[in-house]
Amino acid sequence: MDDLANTEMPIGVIASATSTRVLEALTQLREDIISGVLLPGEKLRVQHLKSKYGVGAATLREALSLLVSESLVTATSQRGFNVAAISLQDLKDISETRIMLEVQAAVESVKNGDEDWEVQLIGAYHRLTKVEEQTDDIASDQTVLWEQRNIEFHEALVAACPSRWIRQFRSILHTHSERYRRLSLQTVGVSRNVHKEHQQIFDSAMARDTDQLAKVLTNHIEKTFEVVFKLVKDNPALA
Amino acid sequence: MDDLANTEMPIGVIASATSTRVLEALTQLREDIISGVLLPGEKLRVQHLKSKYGVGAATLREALSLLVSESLVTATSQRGFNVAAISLQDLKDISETRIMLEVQAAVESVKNGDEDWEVQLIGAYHRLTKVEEQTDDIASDQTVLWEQRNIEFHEALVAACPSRWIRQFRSILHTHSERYRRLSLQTVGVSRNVHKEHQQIFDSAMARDTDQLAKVLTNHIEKTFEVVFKLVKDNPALA
DNA sequence: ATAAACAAAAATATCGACATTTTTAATTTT
DNA sequence: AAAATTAAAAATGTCGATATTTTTGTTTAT
Repeated sequence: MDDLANTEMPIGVIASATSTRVLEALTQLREDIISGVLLPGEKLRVQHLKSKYGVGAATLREALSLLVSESLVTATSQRGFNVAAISLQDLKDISETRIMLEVQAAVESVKNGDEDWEVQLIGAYHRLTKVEEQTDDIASDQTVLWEQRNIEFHEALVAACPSRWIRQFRSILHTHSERYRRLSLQTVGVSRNVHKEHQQIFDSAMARDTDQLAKVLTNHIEKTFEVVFKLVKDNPALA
Repeated sequence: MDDLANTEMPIGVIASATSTRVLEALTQLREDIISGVLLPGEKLRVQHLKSKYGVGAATLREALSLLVSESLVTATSQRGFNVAAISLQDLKDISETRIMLEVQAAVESVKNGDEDWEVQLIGAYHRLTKVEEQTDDIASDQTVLWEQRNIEFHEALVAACPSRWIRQFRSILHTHSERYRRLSLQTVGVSRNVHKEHQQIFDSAMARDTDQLAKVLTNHIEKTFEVVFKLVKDNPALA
């Protein structure tokens, strides 16, 4: 009973080798919600969507029900499903709560991370850097790659955090943060130099400097918040 | 845009006036999981349970899928559903994370709570006190009432916390905490004097003494942890 | 003009039946 | 005896059809 790290038992839906219709619909729906194809607050009509995603009603309902776990969908008894709504308050809430959880997760991860964690983090950072150094094509399909690798980097950073619950909650908030970012950038293609921030995070994590890590990570999330907040606020389409 | 409190839009499943079969099954399943009728880690066979809960397969699957939101059930593609497993690490993790979230939520709630919040809290405390003062019947059905009112008290305490996400995560962890407590007490009927702790929490909240509140609330959660941890550890049925 | 009552339309919720996959058990092979 | 193979059983995953409820639009009354 020495080590009480809570690493096993992932929460939520777990994929398997062969895909199921539920999982296919779930994955598509998630992407469509995060990308804004399905708009915030929008009613998710089962009858309509089942033909769009090519599944039966029960299957679609199950996929939607599973998305409630990630708070991307709300289910209201007898009134069906809706895409999770957005608001400026919610964005602020997400950012602040993210700082609390993500800083905690990163610090604990640094404190507990072993050599394998270091290697994984270096790999993730390297892959992210490769994309971020190509500032050429802004609206190219590099964006999709960047999004993937950005998630993987942040995931690798907190991977050694012994608290499964903090990791889980952090992950949900990160996804929502991403949604806001992607919704806000649908028209404009803004790009502050995020790479410098990622570099600072990586450096202080590798140096095991938790105070510095907390500082730059907080700054990173706050900066993201400020940019996205302005964009959401000034975007009439996101009312 | 002065007040950015994130109070609207509850996450998860919302009930309505007339009940649905899904919601009925969901409620029963939740209670059966928390009470230990359905054991931790147990496989939830749809074919078997659908007759037990008197619903169709699709309905039961939907109920189970919705319980994934609360992390009471896990869904594994092509391998069905399981009751969330338990472990000593998990219990420790829950308690520690609960302290972080519950203290934060309570402190923010105290800082933001208005008169109506005070009134609600006083009411919840009063109702809880009435049950806690009757130390006579231990194994009576007062237990069910206490459990309800204990939840309501803690809920009332954090009700004015402006962060919807912290409230949501806190609530999930509280439910899991309750499950461990109830599982551990299935044989023995232990009862430390919890009322004193609740009184301290209530008093410091009403006095708006956030430092004291953080202290006694932390103590409350830690004490609960210690008691339950020992019981779970020494209970062979919970291996 | 506003509100209430009602009918038609749409959408949700639900079930039973069936195809596919996984698990279990028995059999054969090394 | 242990491992691999295969067959039977069980369970998951899926769809289409239908009952129930909510929503929408129209008519009627205040």
